[in-house]
Amino acid sequence: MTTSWIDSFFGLSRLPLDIRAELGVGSEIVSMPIGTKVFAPGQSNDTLLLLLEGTVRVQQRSETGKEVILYRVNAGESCVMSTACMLAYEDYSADGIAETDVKAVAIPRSTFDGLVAKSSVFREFVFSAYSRRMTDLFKLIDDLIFQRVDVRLASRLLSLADTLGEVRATHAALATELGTAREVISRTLSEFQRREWVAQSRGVVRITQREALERLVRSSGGEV
Amino acid sequence: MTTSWIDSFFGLSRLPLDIRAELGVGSEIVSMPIGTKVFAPGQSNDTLLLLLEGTVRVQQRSETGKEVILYRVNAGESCVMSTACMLAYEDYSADGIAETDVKAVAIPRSTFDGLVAKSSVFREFVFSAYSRRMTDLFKLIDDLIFQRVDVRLASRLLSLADTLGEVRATHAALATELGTAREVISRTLSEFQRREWVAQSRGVVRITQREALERLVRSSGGEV
DNA sequence: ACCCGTTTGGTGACCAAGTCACACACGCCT
DNA sequence: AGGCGTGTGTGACTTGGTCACCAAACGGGT
Repeated sequence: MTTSWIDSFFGLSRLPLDIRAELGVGSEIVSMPIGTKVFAPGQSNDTLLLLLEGTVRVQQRSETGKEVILYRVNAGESCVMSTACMLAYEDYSADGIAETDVKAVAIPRSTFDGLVAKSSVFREFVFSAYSRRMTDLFKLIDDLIFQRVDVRLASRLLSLADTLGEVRATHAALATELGTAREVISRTLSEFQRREWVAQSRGVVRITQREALERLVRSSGGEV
Repeated sequence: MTTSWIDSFFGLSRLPLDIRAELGVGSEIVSMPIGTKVFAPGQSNDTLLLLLEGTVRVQQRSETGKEVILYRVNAGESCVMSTACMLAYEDYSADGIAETDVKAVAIPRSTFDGLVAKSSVFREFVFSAYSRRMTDLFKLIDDLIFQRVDVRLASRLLSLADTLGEVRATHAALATELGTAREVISRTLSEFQRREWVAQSRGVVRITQREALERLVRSSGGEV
């Protein structure tokens, strides 16, 4: 079957056979190169995307040109923002960008609507994706208000690090990750470096004492 | 008909007759006194609420006991957070509290599910409510990161003021509104008072120069 | 009316974070 | 080598958040 991808999605594995068939026929697998705008304020996108490979970064740009990263959509997750895009509710400033090359299942509006109508499993999948994003946003708001930037930076470094403990990002990029200023990142990283928790070189932060960073994060009630 | 409330909801007025009937039969009008917990982290609420009268405040409490107001649900709107509650996705810390006496339509899960399956109008209503809340949260995040507190306070005062230009709220309550500290509100209001934009008395802020506050808000790219 | 506990608001000192205006360092290109 | 563009470091300053108080206003009791 062409619908073998369905089992990549936790909430969809329980779909009955007829629905699986409908989903397989009514959808399409698409590939997008890194940097593609998956959805954007103006552009009305008429498909729901289920990510098979890669990640999509959802960020918000403000009038002043500054931006924050709201959350990331990873393989196995769906990009429900684009369904909200379908409804084109008001103007929101969030846009989605392919952070890597991306392979995804595109479900056009008509198929989506039919599946929501017919399948309770699919409904649950969609609604739980929505609440997932909601809780992500709640978490972000909580962090923005209550967490210190050193803790947030430590946490983000840990989650961005590759298997070697390296994070390939400029200070400016990290500032955008956290919605803060580049200078703040520079100063905080200098302090981390002074304590020998990380080593820096142009465009790269290498974690040298993962333990210490984890301790910092945990000490302020965070996970990871 | 007992379903005359349906037309209070913008997105539902186009519902076909049979669906209206099903909605009327399968739902219930409930009243809750001020202060009622409409939904809360632990408590699994199995109904979707459509507000007929009053407002529900949705706020988030953090481990440290501090809290922020995420958004308000007003008459004519639906409280989709509680549908997310239905799915009990992970633990989120947001809870909803009746800010006034509230009259609402309670739609139990089974009715909700049936309507989503049968009616595309109802589906659109639900999804657009979700994206409405999403955009509210986006706006909040934007404000938290990019707006000064004096601007945010001015804006909030304007939207909380009654017809006489009075805001009945303590400094601590206003701090919670904006996710900042009481002292910051006190200082900012003192400054507003010094400029004779507002007058203060215990538990009340009276706007004396609405114009000036509006100018401040607009000068920083805000509306209202 | 008076007392007393609670709520609300005010203040100063201090720390954390964001802003502004630079200067400097590293690659890379011709 | 000289000249970009991009990435990083720094000091001075403003804004916002925290802490530790105090004082004034209020709300019952008796």
